Amino acid sequence: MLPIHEQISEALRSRIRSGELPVGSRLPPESTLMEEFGVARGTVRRALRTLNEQGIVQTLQGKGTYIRSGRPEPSIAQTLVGLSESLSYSEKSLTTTVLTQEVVPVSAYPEFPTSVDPAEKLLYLDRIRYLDNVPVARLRNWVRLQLAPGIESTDFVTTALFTALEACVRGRVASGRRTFEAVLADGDIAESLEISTIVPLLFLKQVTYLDDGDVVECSDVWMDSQHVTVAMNLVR
Amino acid sequence: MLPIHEQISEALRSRIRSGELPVGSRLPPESTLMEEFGVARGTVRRALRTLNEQGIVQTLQGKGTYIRSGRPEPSIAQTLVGLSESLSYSEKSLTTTVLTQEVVPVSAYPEFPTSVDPAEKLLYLDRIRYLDNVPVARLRNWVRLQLAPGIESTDFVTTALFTALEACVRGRVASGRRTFEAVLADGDIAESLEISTIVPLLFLKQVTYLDDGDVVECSDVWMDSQHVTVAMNLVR
DNA sequence: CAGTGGTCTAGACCACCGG
DNA sequence: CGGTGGTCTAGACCACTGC
Repeated sequence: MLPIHEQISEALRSRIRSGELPVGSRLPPESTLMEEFGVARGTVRRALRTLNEQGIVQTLQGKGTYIRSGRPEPSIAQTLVGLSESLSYSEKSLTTTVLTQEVVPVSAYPEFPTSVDPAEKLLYLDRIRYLDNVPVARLRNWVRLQLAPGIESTDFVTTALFTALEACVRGRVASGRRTFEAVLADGDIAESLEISTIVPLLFLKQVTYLDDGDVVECSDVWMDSQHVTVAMNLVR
Repeated sequence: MLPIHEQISEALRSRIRSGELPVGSRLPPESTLMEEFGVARGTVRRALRTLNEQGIVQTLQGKGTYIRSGRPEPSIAQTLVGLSESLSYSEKSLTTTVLTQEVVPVSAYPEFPTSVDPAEKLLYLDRIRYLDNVPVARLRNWVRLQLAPGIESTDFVTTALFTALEACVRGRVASGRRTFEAVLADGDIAESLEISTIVPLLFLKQVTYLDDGDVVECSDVWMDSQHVTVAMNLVR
């Protein structure tokens, strides 16, 4: 049983998908939606907030709520997905090499959030991603085995980390936080991406949370922005 | 006169910045904040929603609202805001130097989307942004004067481009698309940011759209990621 | 169990938009 | 001006958390 506001936002999404509410047109005003769904205004507004956050509609004060045009292009930076999930929208072939896959103590990754018991074990993954056999990204991941038991025996050549995570984790993979920096490659990274150490790289640092707020995974990713573009769609 | 919920979120941000509410600690429960600020619960929740969206706190059902780790980084990447709008959440002072402000033909910026009449005029802006007098970003913007008449006479030392845009534009500033790359600074950029040409920079390219889909502005921004971090919050 | 946030109601007043 | 969304109140009940 979903909350009422989610049922309403899904009902409206469905009408938009079907074309019953065409792109560019105005949604019924909140007062009408209140009557139609038999709810209070706050509930209608909660549903419209979701659609605004998803970029499906746009609400303008004094005017109304309008259906936005077109599907936004896939972008790495919008929702929490793994790198392979976002790269797979391109037409190029995606392959992975696993350099290291081993169980290590939490202390092996000093930046892991301090709230974690130092006696816990992590799965450490070190991989290279190729697009059409050109190396484009070096990925290092640390996963808490306590929260994703069994993930250490996954074959990461054929399975994406995110897929494995969602299969092994008890709760739900819910949110994340990414930061971007520009860095120069050190020798090891440069060699694996087949570039020189004076090529600037996009460096992405990520922390992934379960729905209860527990940190389940940390990543360091270096990307060659000559080959991989980080793009995002924004709404006002 | 700001809405009450914004005053509350700013008050809480200020307490977090000052260290009165330390990182990792729990905010007072909503009931306490209601009493303290003398408002209804909905208003407190509206303020906390803003802080969650900005990545400053994280709210967990049944547990409370917690202050997230790390300095409150400008979350430049979540919604469409100008650079100053995102940087102004940090505790540092933000200043701007205008290097160039002039009206140029569309042909001056060859990358401007092709749909624009080449006879149109653009406002060309070239600026440097400082945080606590340290140069952190170099910004070049091209704005279609036809869509934002009068913007060319704005004083951009005191006014942010986004503020001026929203004041001059007929429609609404509605959406945008940003891409990130890592680049090395060329001589001019390096000099303005007081760095050497082998320091890697985050290079942000942006196109801004009005609600009717017209391109109103293009930007090229170089940021020194040693001083400005691009952070974003993601949901599954 | 008490405390917390998530949802929902039924009102109110205001600011903005268009004709 | 009427219609729209933005803000705000004062309640209510529920689900989840931790003890």
